Amino acid sequence: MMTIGEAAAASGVSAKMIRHYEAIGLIRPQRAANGYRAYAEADVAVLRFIRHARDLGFPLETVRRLLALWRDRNRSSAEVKRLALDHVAALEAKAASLRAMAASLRHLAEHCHGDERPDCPILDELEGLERVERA
Amino acid sequence: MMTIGEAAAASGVSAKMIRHYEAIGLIRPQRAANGYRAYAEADVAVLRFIRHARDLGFPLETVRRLLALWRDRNRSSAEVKRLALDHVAALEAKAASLRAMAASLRHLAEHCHGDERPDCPILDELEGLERVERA
DNA sequence: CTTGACCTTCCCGCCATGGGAACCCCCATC
DNA sequence: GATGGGGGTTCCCATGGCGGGAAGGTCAAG
Repeated sequence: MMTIGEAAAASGVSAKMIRHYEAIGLIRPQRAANGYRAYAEADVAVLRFIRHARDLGFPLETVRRLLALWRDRNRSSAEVKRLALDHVAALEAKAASLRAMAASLRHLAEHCHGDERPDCPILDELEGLERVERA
Repeated sequence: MMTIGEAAAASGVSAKMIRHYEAIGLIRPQRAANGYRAYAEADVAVLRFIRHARDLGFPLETVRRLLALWRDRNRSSAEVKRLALDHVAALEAKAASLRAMAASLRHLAEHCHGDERPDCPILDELEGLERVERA
């Protein structure tokens, strides 16, 4: 049994977040006589699981479902796969959206002199003049 | 002079957000005798500017600087361009991070049967078994 | 004069995380 | 046995960018 600090060091999850995960019901450590949270190896494994899932960008609500599936020996891998692929789609949609922003902004910036003069197609676009160079 | 609802309709920014932008000092509408906010065309132009900048993913603090540059007739386009290109870099970094997550998760999912059986490399990875198929 | 559509301010929620205050606990050292 | 420091505990606040909603004021049309 370890303290929260030890569990944090062992799992790579900050003590702050470990308490948070407990508050939202992802983990339920025991309590020592002095009131300190007491973590077993299995708890640390859960924390590592959570961290890995977070590293892949899963929202905590999905992490909760993944944890449930992980613990369920009768799970179907199809269900896990569905959660994963849904998340892949969400990630790719978000990435595509960001790349689209980057591309149009980069395009605008390419047409900006970038010198001491005030003329700037970027500001023109933001103002809503619907871009000069499109004409 | 228009009310906040009219300004919202004209600018495409919700009344809620218009008040928020005012609270953080991006816009300063006048007040009518009855206490209602009163927006001129110039205010609506500011709101549209904000919306366009937000559509390109600029954080509000950067929008604030862009607005200042927009209003400054002696601005240098170089400064605008720098803000823009910094933001492009941030967007691309974020997009790359998301795509990396999507790619590794997709890879894991490809090796998941996705049937009624419980075996699942996705869960194995999350557990931290460091992926079987890498061997 | 009521109704309803608008306006006002203020508070709370999301998501995931960090910072910090105020207090308790335990161990080592003097 | 006192003290100090490095834990732990709870609780509140902040981030960013928005939404929901309550409680109340205002105005125009019926």
